[in-house]
Amino acid sequence: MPESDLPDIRGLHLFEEMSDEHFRALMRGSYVQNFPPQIELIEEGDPSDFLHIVLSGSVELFSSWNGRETSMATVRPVSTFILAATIKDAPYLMSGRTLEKSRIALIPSQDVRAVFDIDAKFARAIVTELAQCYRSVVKNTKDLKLRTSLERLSNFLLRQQKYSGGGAEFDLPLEKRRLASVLGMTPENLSRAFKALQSYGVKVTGNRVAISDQKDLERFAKPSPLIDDYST
Amino acid sequence: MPESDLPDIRGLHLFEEMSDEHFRALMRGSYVQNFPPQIELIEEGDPSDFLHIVLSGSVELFSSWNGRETSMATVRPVSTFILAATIKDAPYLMSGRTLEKSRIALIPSQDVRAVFDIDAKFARAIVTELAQCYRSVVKNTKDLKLRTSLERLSNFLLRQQKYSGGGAEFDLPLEKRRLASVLGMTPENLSRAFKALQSYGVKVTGNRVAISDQKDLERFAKPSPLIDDYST
DNA sequence: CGTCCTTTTGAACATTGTCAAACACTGTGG
DNA sequence: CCACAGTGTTTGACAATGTTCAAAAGGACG
Repeated sequence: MPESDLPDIRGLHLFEEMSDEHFRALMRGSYVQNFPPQIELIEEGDPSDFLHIVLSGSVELFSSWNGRETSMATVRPVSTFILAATIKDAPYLMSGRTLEKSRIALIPSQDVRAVFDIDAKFARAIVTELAQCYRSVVKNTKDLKLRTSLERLSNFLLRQQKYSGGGAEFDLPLEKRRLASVLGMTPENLSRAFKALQSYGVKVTGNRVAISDQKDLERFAKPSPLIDDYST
Repeated sequence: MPESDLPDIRGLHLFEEMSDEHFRALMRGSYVQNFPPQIELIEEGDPSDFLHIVLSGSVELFSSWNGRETSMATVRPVSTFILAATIKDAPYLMSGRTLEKSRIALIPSQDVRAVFDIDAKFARAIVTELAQCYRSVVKNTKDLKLRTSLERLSNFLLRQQKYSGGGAEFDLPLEKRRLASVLGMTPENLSRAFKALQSYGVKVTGNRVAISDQKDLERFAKPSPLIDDYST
C-alpha cells in the first residue's frame, strides 16, 4: 500500500478515530489497485475476503436472479462497501463492478474483524456505518413498497437536486438505463415517466434536468425525511 | 425489571457474552411490560429512546406514507428491534404494533450506547446483530426487485415450509392480508396468486397450506440462498 | 460517415390495483 | 342456540400500471 493513499483512507469516518497502531496494522495487509471501467470486482456468493473502499471513480452494486439483474446502489468516494459481509464472514449478497476508472483499496476481512475486537473507537465507527447502511436500505424498501414508479422518480429528482446544490437545473449522475434499474423499472417505463413529469414542470434534455415549478413537483412527490433524507 | 425476566434477556445473543457488571448496568434502567394486541409501541419519526426486545407475543413493524401503509417485518421472540435507530440516536424509520398479547423489554438507548463503548463483547454482538439485520433487508430488496409477486409468494411458502419443519403441510403464521402487505401486494392479488399456484400443486384451506408437488413448486420458485436463507 | 449503444416511441400484452359485492368465519348478545 | 354484526377473504369487472417487442431516433466515437 503506497504511503500516498493512507491519508485518504485515514480520513474516512471509519478510520478517523482509531489508534495509529491499529490503523497501521490494518493497512499492513492491504493494498490499493486501479481498475478500468466495467470490471467485476466481486460476485455475489463469493466469500468476503476483503473490505473494499472506493478511493476514486465509482462502483455499482447489483444483484441477479434467474437471468434478471437489478442495480442495488452506487458507491462513490470515499466510502466502503460490503461491510456487513466482512463483519459476518458471510458470502457477498451483491456483486460489484466499476462504472468508470476507479481506485479501490482492499483490506483483508479478517484484519477488520481482529482490529474491531481490540479497538473500541474503530468498533464504534463500524457500528455507526453499518447502522447507516441498514437505515438506507430500509428507506429504499419503503420507497419501493409505498410509492409508484412515478413517485419514486419524482422523489429521486428532488433528492438529486438537493444533492447538487438545490438549483433549478442539475445533471443526472448516471445513465438512464441504470437509473431505471435503481428505481425498479424498465428503461421504457422510465422514459415515459419523464414525459409524464412534464406536466409537473420537469424538463429533461439528455442528462440535464430542469425543474420549473418546484412547489408543484414537491406537492406531487411528497418527499419525507423518513424515506428521502440521506443523513439521518 | 423483575428478576424472573433477566434469564430470557441474558440468553439473547446480544447479551450472552457481556460481563455481568455491564449487563446489570443495562438492566438497571430497563423495564418489562405486558401489552394487549394492536397497541402501537413506537411510531416512525419518534426519537429512539429505547431498544425494544420482544420476550413473548409478536410485533409488526410497518411504515406509512401518503395514506398508504406497508408491513416491513414481524418480530418474534426473543429478538430486538430498532437497533439501528438506537445506535445512531436517530428517529425510528418504522412503526411497531403488537399483533397479540406481548411482553416487551425496554432498554434505554443511551445505556445501550454507553455500554457499547466499554464492553467489547457487547459491541461485537451488536455489530453482528446489525449486520444480520442489514443482510435481511438487502435480501428482501432483492426479492422485491427481482421477482414477480407469484415468485415471491412461492418462495415465501418454501421458506415457511422449511421453517415449520419441512413437511408437506404447514400453517401460515399470519393473516393473509398482512402476508399480502409483507409481499408487497394487495389482498385481492394474493388471493389470486394462491389460486394460480394450484397448478404447481399448492392447496390452501384457511391458514393451512399443502404442497403436493414439492419439486414442481421449487422448479418454479427457484429459491436462492442469497435471497431466501435466513441464517447466512 | 458508419457503427454501436442508448433512448424514445408505438402497440400489444401482462400484471397488478381498485371497487363493489358476495361469502366465510368469529364472537356477541339476545 | 341462533341471529347478527364485524372482520377477513374471495370473486368479478374494470382501470391503472408496468412490461415486452419491434422499430425509429439520437449521440458518442472511431
